[in-house]
Amino acid sequence: MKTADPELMRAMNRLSVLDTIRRRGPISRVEISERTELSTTTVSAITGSLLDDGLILTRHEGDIRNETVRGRPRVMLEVNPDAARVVGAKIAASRMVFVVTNFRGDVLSKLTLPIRIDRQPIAVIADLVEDGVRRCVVDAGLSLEDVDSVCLGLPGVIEHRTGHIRSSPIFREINIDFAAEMSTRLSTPTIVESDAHAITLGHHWFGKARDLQDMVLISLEQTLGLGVLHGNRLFRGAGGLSHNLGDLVLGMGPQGVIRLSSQAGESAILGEQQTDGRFAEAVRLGRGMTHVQALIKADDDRLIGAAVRAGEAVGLTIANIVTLFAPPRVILVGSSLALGEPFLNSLRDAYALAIPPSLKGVSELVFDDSTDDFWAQGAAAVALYELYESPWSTTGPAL
Amino acid sequence: MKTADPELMRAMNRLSVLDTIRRRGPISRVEISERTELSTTTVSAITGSLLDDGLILTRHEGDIRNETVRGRPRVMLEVNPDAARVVGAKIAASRMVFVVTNFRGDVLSKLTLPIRIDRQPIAVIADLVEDGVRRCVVDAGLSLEDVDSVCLGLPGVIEHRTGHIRSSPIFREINIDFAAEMSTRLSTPTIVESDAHAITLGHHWFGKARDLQDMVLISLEQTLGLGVLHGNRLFRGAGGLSHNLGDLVLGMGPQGVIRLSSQAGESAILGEQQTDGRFAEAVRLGRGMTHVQALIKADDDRLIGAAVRAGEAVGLTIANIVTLFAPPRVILVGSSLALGEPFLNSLRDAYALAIPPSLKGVSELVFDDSTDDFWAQGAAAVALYELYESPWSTTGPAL
DNA sequence: ATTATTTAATACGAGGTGCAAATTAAATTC
DNA sequence: GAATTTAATTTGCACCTCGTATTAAATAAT
Repeated sequence: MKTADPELMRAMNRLSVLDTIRRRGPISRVEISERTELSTTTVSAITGSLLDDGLILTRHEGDIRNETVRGRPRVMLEVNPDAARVVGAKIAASRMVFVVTNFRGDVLSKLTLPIRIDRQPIAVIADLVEDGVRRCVVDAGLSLEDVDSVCLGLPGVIEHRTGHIRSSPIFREINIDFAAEMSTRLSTPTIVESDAHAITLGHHWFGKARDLQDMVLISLEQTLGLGVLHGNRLFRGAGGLSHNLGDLVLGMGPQGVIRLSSQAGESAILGEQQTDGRFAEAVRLGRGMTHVQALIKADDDRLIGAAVRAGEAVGLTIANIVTLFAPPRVILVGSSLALGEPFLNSLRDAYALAIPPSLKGVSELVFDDSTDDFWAQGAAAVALYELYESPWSTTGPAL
Repeated sequence: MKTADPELMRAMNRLSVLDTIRRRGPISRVEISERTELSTTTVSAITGSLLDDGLILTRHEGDIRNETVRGRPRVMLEVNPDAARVVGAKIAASRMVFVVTNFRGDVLSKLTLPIRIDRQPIAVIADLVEDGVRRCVVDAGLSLEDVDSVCLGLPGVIEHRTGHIRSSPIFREINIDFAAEMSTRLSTPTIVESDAHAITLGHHWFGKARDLQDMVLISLEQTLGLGVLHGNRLFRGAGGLSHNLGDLVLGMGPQGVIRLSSQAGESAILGEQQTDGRFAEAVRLGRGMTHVQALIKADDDRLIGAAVRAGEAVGLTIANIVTLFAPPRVILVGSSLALGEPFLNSLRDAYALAIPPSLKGVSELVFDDSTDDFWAQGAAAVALYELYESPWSTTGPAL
C-alpha cells in the first residue's frame, strides 16, 4: 500500500489533467473540469503550473461550439509539442525501427534499419541500436541532448521495473541489464519495455483503444506477446514481468507439450519452407511474411495448411485470454496478420468456437495492420507516459 | 483516472494503518509508522480517529521486545473484535456453509446446510440462503441488526461491482441481481462475490498468502475458479467479472473444443461413475470426492485414470496461468484435491513439463485443503474489507 | 527517594491540496 | 454604452501530512 501525501494527490490530478489535454486536443478549462471531475479552481491551478512549466500552450481560437455564444470565450489549451522529445524504437529480429517524437507523440523522423540480428551478442546489438538512435535524432534535426528519454521495445520477457531482459529471441545472452547499458551509451535515460506493451500503450494513446480503459492486445510476430490495459494502466503482471504468449501450452502431444509458439510463431509457419532457396533469402531479410502471402495467393497448399493451423491455435488462445480478462476489445497486431484470409478466417472460426457462450459478444476482435512505425511510436508513448507522470520542475506551489 | 482529494488521501492511509494493525496483531504506533512509512504524527492522528470510532483498542501489555528496555513503554493497538460483525457464506451445489465473524475475522459461529440445490429457481435458493444466514446469526447469539454486512461466495461468473450473477451452475436462471434480492430479504447490505475470489482474499488475510502482495489461486470444485491478487488487491478483470477457468480451452478434439471443465470438473471425474448405485447417492449428498478417494485407495482403475487425466489438464492450465501472471505463489484449493496422490502427482508432473524453462522456479505451488469454513471466512473477509475501506463515521478531523 | 536518561506519543506550526463562494475578465446582446 | 452571460482567477476555509518541540511514562543511577 503506497503512502498517500499531498504530493501524490497533486501528481495524480496533474496526470489526469495533462492526459485529458493531450487526448481531447485543444480543450478549455471548464471542459477539463467536467471530464476530470475536478473543480475549476483546481484545474486552473494545475493548468497554471503546467503553463509555467511550458508543458501546455494556450490558444485563443478553436472553440468548436456554436459561434454565437454569449460570455467570455474559452481559452483553449493544448499540449506543447516542443516541451520534450523522446525516441521510441522497435527492435525485432530482422529490423529496427526508430522514431523521434515530440511531447505530443507526433513523429518527427523515422528510420528503419533492415538488419538481421538473430541471437547476436549484446555488444553488437547495442552498437546497432545506439547507431540507429543517433542517426534518427540527427534526421530530426536534433542533438541527443535535446532528447529527454528513450524507450526500446523488444520481444521477449522484459522486466520493466529494472530494465532487465530476462530472455529475448534476439539476444544470445539472458538476464541482461540493457537499460543500464544503453543509458550510459546514450547518456540519456533509457527504458526497456516489451514490444507488446509498447504497442498496447500506443493503441491507448493514438490508436484503436483511445476510447477504452481496459483492453487486451495480442501481438503476432516472431514472438507472441500480450499486452493488458487495466484501468488506463498497463498491467505488467506480478513482478513487473511481461507476458510471453508463445510459452502457453495448447495441449499434450505424443512428444511432450505443444506450445503456441510451435504452432503460430513466425518460424513455425515459415519453418517448413526454410530449405526452399527463394525463401530462405526472404526470411533472412525479414520479408518472410510478405512472401508467404504471395505464395498463399498462388495456392501453396503447404503454407495454407500452416496458416490455418496457426490461426486455429491463436483463435483458441484468444478465447482463453478473453475468458480470463473479459476485455471489451481485443486488438490483434503483428506480421502474422499478413498471412491473410486463410489465417484470419480460421482464427475467427476457432475463436467463435472456443469462446464460452456466456462471454459471447463481450469482446470485440479488432485487427490492426499498422506498420512498424506505430510500434516505435508506442515505445515513444511509454517514454512520454513517464514524463507525463513525473512531477517535472515545478512541483511546488505557485511562486 | 479517479480524482484525488484529501478525503481519498485519508482513506488510503487509514486503510493502510488499519490493515497493518489487523495483520501484525497488537502493534505499537512506532512500529506502524515504520511499516506504513507514515510519520508518527500521522499515525497518531489516524489511530486516534480509529480509537474514537471504536475500531481499535489499546492494550498496555504485550510488548514483545526485551523486557529490560528503558523509556516509556509502547502502547499496543489491536483491532476491536466487536467493532462489527459480518456473515460470510459459501454457497455450493451440494451444501451451504455460513459463518458469522467479528471485525477481526474470527469465526463466532458456523453452520453447514448439506442441501443439494442444483439448478434450483432463484426463489428456492434465496429462501435457503436467507434461512441459513438467520440461523447462523442466531447461533452466534446475535440478531440480524447486529450484522453490518453479508457476503455470499458462489461459483460461476459474478459481476462483483453490480452484484449480478451472470451465470452460475447452481442457478437455473442467468443474469440475476442476487445482491439486491438478498439485501432486501435480509435488510442488510449484501455483497455477491465469486467463491474463488472470496477464498483468495481469505488466504491473503488469514491463510497461505498473508506475506504476499501478489499471488494466484486456483479453485478446483464443481466449477474451476481463479482468483488473482495484484498489489494487495483482488484483480477482478476488466469489467469486474470473475474468471471461470472451466471455460478455458485445452485443445481441439475430434468433436469440437475440449474445455478444462470437461476434463477436470467434479462431474467430469465422477461422471463415468454416475450410474453406479452406491455412488449416485454419495454424489447427491455432496460427498462424491470423499468416496472417490476411498475407491482410489481400493485401486479402482477407471477412477484413477480420470484423476490422472484431470491432474494433467489442471497442471497444464496452471502452467499457462503462471506464464501469464508470473505470481510468486499459486495456491490450489477445492474438493478435487481430495483425489489424492494420483491426481496431485500427475498435476505436478504436467506442470513441471508445461512451465516454460524461463519461468521455472518463479512460482511455488501450494496445496491447501482447508475446510468449507475457510471459504466462508474468506467471504467474510470480502465483507470486512469493504468495511475497512469505508470511511466509517468519523471521516472528519479530530473533534 | 530523587534525579537523570531514554523512549513513546502528542501539540503545534508550516506547507501543500482541493473546493465553494466571491470577484474579476472578456465577450455578446440590447 | 450598459446589461448580460460565461470563463477564469482570487480569496478564504477545511483538511491532510510532516518536522520539531514538548509532554508522558517508564528504567537506571545517585
